[in-house]
Amino acid sequence: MGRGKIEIKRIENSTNRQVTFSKRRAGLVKKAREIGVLCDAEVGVVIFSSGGKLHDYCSPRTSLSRILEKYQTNSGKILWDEKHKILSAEIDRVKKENDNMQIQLRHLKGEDLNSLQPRELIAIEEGLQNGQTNMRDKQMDHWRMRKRNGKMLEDENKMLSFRMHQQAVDLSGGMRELEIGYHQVQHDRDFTSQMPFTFRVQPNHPNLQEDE
Amino acid sequence: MGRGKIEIKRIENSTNRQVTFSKRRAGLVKKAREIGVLCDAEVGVVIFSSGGKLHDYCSPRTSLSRILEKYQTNSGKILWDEKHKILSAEIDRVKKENDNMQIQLRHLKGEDLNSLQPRELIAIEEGLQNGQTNMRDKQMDHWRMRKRNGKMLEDENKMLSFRMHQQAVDLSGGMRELEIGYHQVQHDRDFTSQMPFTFRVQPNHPNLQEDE
DNA sequence: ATCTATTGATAAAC
DNA sequence: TGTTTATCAATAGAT
Repeated sequence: MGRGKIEIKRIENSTNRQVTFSKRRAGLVKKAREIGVLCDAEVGVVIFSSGGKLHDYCSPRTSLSRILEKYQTNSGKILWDEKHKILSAEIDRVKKENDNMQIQLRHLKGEDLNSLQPRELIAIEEGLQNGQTNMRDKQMDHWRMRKRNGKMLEDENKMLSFRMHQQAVDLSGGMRELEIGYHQVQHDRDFTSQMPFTFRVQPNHPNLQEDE
Repeated sequence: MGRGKIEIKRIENSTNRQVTFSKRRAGLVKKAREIGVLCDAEVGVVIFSSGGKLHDYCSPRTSLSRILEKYQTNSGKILWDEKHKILSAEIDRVKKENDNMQIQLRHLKGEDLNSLQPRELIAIEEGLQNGQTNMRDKQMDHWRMRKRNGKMLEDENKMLSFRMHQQAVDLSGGMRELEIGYHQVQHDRDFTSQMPFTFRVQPNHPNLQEDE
């Protein structure tokens, strides 16, 4: 059907092939839709062009997966068994990988060493040594950072104490003047007793946690 | 196309519907085959008649399951039944386990430590320390065993040497008697020269490997 | 994309 | 079902 008869074999001219693909794909889908309507059938069509592009059609009121499920029920489930095998193989592969890693981990933890040759032991030990070196470097980093932070806190603390002290001294001076009228002078009162209670350090308080 | 134009709607007459189904199904499959050949495409078609009977077509050199696998990869749509979901979930689970172990391994090797807290670093370091301890114990075992084996070899060697010596002395005696006729006596011949060549130790031979 | 001459598909009848 | 045939539909090649 067309201006000339054509042989049913691969169209070598790429442009023609592409054009024919589009036209015939539309035709195929139209036919699929028609048979679905006319004959009350369910139809699913999947087409991959030579370029790998996907096209599909499926009757309304259903879905490819439903059709395929029906297919498996009806046809003897060839699709799924194959898919099944592929998935199972994948699982096996990953599990094997898993096992290998588990063995490596156990070796690094110093377990199950009996089956190893001295040469292998040495390799593992080198790995451990290496890891430990890196680990210590990293911990040293942390430690230094912590120390720096600690130093900063200490400085701030000193500064605050100093201010408190001054404030206390000032207050103390004012108090003394006030107390003159009572002929009472507290010589032994330390300046911390002048701080607002909230700011006082309470050593060994049962609920005080060691800093975290 | 036919003796009269028809409307695209369900054919009520059951016989007609059946007949049309057969004809159009054949036509659809033919079209599918043609587009596959002409355009180098992969095609899969699944048809259920209104009676529930299954028909399908798929391009040669492939299979419906392969096409559907490709479909699933390409479209992201999931066509699986329950069993496959389970298998897929299993794959995911194992892969996740895999990833975790990989991370652990990397940590033990001292890689990717930046994301870890000091507390975690300490735990890992303890692990490394532990592993190393076990490792050293094991190596010590090997070393001791090796030493013991060495000792045994040494003992055996001594024993053999002794026997050789005796044999050599015996031979030497015989030789001496033989050599009397020549008035030649080899006073400096050591007993090893009496061993079969194969049994002699060849120190520092270039091709001798340190034992494995 | 659109056109159209031509082939291909198929509805109805047997 | 399979065959026939008159008709309509699909499409190859050109634009």
